[in-house]
Amino acid sequence: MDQSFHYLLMAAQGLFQRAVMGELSAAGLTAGQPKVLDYLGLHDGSMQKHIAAGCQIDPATLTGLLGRMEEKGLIERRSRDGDRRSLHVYLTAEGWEKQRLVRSTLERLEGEVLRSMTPEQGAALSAGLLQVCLILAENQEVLQ
Amino acid sequence: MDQSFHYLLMAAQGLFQRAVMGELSAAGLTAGQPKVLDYLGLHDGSMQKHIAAGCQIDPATLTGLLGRMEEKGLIERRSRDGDRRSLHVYLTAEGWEKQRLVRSTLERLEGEVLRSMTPEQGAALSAGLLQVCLILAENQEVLQ
DNA sequence: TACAAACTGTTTGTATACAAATTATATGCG
DNA sequence: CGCATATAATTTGTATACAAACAGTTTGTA
Repeated sequence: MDQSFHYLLMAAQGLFQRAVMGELSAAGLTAGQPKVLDYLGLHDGSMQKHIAAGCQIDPATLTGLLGRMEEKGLIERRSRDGDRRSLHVYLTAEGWEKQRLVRSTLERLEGEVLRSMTPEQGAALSAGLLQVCLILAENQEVLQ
Repeated sequence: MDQSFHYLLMAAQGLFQRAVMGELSAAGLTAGQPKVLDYLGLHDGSMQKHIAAGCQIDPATLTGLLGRMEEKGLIERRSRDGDRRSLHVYLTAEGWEKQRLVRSTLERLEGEVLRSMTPEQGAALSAGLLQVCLILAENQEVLQ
């Protein structure tokens, strides 16, 4: 492909994702699980719909993903307050363990990438990506 | 999620992909088809292994994807030279039509994004993404 | 020529991604 | 109160993503 912006974005994200899974699949994690674990590390006890919005996962996808994570003992689903529709998701002890592994792996890989450029370049890259999100989210009412 | 680089990259790519499909699904295209059509627009007659490498699609995934595209009459697979293992992929008339639609959609969306920032910011963003690809490709022997 | 090793594409099985329909529950409004 | 409407999660069906095993072909080398 040429050097079109679309291709660069797709390639960078794909390569990063594969780098992440290259480290985490050995721990038994599958592709969808790291971002949920990372989200729950900051927002333990969230409702499924908030996890879906925060991780940009479709609620229908999240149902199966959380089901597998519950089977493996990484999370628990409990209904909490008066609303019997909603489910709140909590990390188990093993879930917290994996969450720390995910966090440290992400930080290490991000560091590796950012160390390969100047702080100014890194800041410009992050700012540009944020701008892309803001522009496209306008038309899609996403990005909480 | 916080503003971590990993999250920004994932969110930007996801939003862009959804913006693309928001325009192209009405034309009957599914998620994997635009990048293949765009690639073939530049490299008609490529072998499947080159399409897989150029589009960063797993060969096993490409088998099914091209099968569906062939059923819908967008492409043809023919074996060409002496090697009876390889298959070369060609756009049909309808395939070229969809390719033009994909190209114009991508150019319009990229333009929309890039017009929301200064040329310098756009160039810094693209350069940053390329640098991410180069660093991560080293460890993965990808990105032809 | 014989044959091991490499190569191209496919199959199989599991895990997402997502649209559309469904279930159970909650809320607003007359 | 009674009921239409909205909401949270799930189910169903199709389309990727990818690892692992496989089939047919080609190549290098003795």
